[in-house]
Amino acid sequence: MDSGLPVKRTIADQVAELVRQRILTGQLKGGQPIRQEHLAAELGVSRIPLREALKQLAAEGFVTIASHKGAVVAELSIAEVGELFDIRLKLESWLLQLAIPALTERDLTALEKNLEEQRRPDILPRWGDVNWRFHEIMYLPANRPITLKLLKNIHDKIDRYLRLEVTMRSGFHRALREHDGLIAFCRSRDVPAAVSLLERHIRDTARGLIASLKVQ
Amino acid sequence: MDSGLPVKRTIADQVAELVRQRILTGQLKGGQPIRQEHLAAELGVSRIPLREALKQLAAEGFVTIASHKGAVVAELSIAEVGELFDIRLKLESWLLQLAIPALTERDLTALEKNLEEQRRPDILPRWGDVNWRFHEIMYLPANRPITLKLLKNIHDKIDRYLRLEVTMRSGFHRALREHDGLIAFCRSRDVPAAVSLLERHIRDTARGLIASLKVQ
DNA sequence: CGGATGTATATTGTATCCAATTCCATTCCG
DNA sequence: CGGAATGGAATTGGATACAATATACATCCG
Repeated sequence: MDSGLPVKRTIADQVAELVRQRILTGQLKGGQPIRQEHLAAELGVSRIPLREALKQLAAEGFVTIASHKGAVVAELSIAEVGELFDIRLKLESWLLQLAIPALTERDLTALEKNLEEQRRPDILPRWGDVNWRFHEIMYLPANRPITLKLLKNIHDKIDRYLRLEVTMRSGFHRALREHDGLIAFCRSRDVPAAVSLLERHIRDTARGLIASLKVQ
Repeated sequence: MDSGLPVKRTIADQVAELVRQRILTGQLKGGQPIRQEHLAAELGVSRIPLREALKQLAAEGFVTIASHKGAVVAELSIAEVGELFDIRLKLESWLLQLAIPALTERDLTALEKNLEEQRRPDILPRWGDVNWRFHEIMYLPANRPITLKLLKNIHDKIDRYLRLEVTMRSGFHRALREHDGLIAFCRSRDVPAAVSLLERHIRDTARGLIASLKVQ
């Protein structure tokens, strides 16, 4: 029930997880340098597991490491954000198409339960997680774990920007409406309509985010 | 001309590159454990950069690290290989579609030059590289660097299995013919035909590889 | 024979030291 | 005065030694 994750986790893994979370939540902002000694002292660990964690995060694309200059929190250009949304578009519409015939009643009620949570007034700080979970529930029956993990990584990279967007306010209710529509099409097993709506959903989100990035 | 790679590379990066190559070329086989002390001594480095390299390779999916048990060269199940081919199918056909209108005469001659190299009798040990380079030249004009890097990673993971397949012999000439046809459709800017052929090309490769994996 | 125990081995983590590189301010010189 | 050279200071990268921890395997005993 723990999704196969190792029970005993090394310090390096815990540090990687923690730093990743700090980046996702904006505690560590893009472009910000990460001082090994300082962060290691703050976390109460030595530099070696921290350096291993940074190597891992670099491979995942959350930080960039320049030799002898250190790690800095990665920043995405507008073009890169757009590209990530394009990848989402291609892979998620494919997963949804595969998943719909395999969706169970349990999945559909889980989606509705998730949607209720999205409507709660204090959702904003947890929006990234809950929103991803919604998409994940839809795609899980497609039984494509590698693709799903890849998409999770992309969502994580994007959500950091989505999180602090003013667009959230305006795009928020639109997202809720589209999620609602997705559930309806999933329930009626209308693959073309669901895929079409999902593609519009992703494109809308991309357009809103990129527009707000450009004005800054 | 060095594609922006850092000139000064750390030992950890060099070790990661070397171990990755050993995995790709089959010098390190799937399931084989990697003993830190032994490998570090063999390479003449300490364990610290080696461990950082392994963390990076783990994040890239080339090894799996189990806590206190060590790193082992990752193995792909048949289902996982199939899934990777599916991702290739979706993303590469999209990139090709974007790239064809932007292909220059220089690109097309580069493709032909690459195809000549594919026809050389001593190509087999370099097939993985040359084959990827062929696809890369086609997709570069699409100007989607993140997607391209992602696909390169997938190619690397797959090529390890392709390399040692008996199918190579039978699938080899088919691949050459399909590459030839792709150049022709690219030259005539026939997007639907090119994409259709590329999809068949990827599906054929997948089918051949998976069939040969199953008999083992 | 089966389970508990102990031991060897490998990984993980810490501490310490040193080398290499980058950054930055100061100095030197035309 | 302006720009190049220089010389620390700070930081990262790497090595070594050692302690802690977990696993695997053999052994012992009831």
